[in-house]
Amino acid sequence: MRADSVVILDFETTGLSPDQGDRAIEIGAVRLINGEVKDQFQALMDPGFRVSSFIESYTGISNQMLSQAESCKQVMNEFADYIGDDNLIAHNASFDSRFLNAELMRIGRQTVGNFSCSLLLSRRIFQDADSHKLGELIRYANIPSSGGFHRALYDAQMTSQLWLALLNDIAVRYDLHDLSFAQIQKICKTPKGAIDKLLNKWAQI
DNA sequence: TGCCAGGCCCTCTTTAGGGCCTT
Repeated sequence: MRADSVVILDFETTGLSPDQGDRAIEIGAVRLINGEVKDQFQALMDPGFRVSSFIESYTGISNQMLSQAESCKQVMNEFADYIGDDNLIAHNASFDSRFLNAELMRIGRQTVGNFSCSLLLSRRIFQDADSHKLGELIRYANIPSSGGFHRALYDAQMTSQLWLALLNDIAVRYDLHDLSFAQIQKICKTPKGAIDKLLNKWAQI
């Protein structure tokens, strides 16, 4: 595993729960190596049934578009190859990890890397943000955006820029650079009120 | 026919409830 290589991913899906029969309909991802976007992955996938009008409207992904897409099995096999053994990041990772695991389980594959969450990290680092929705955080961090949210690749690209902004904020405020993935996961599990103490302690080491 | 999740986090908490976030 390349310690400095992470894949930031985002799923569009037919609903909120794979346990209730919901499936992935699009995957988007970018790979960061040493803090720079090096490559990307995007694919629509046909879940095998019609998606609701709500999902068509919410994502802009129509049933007609999905009818011409490859199957979930084909796409997820390609995506599993793309991920390799890299660590993974998503905004509200508990959601995307559930769909990733469910789709990979269907084809007898699984991930190797660890997952981290830009939502949890932003709640600790951008504590003053009015909202921790992805779009609101992009505005809060003054990240340039065309506003085209709710497509997988675009959301993954925005999440990668948010992730870099969070790491940059930690570097500037605490003079902490090159945090390990394990350290970032530790931050995500630390109560908000204890973040200053933790990061100042690390900065002194 | 009708209904539909789950993890995190705060607080008027911990023998619980409700808001936030994801599609």
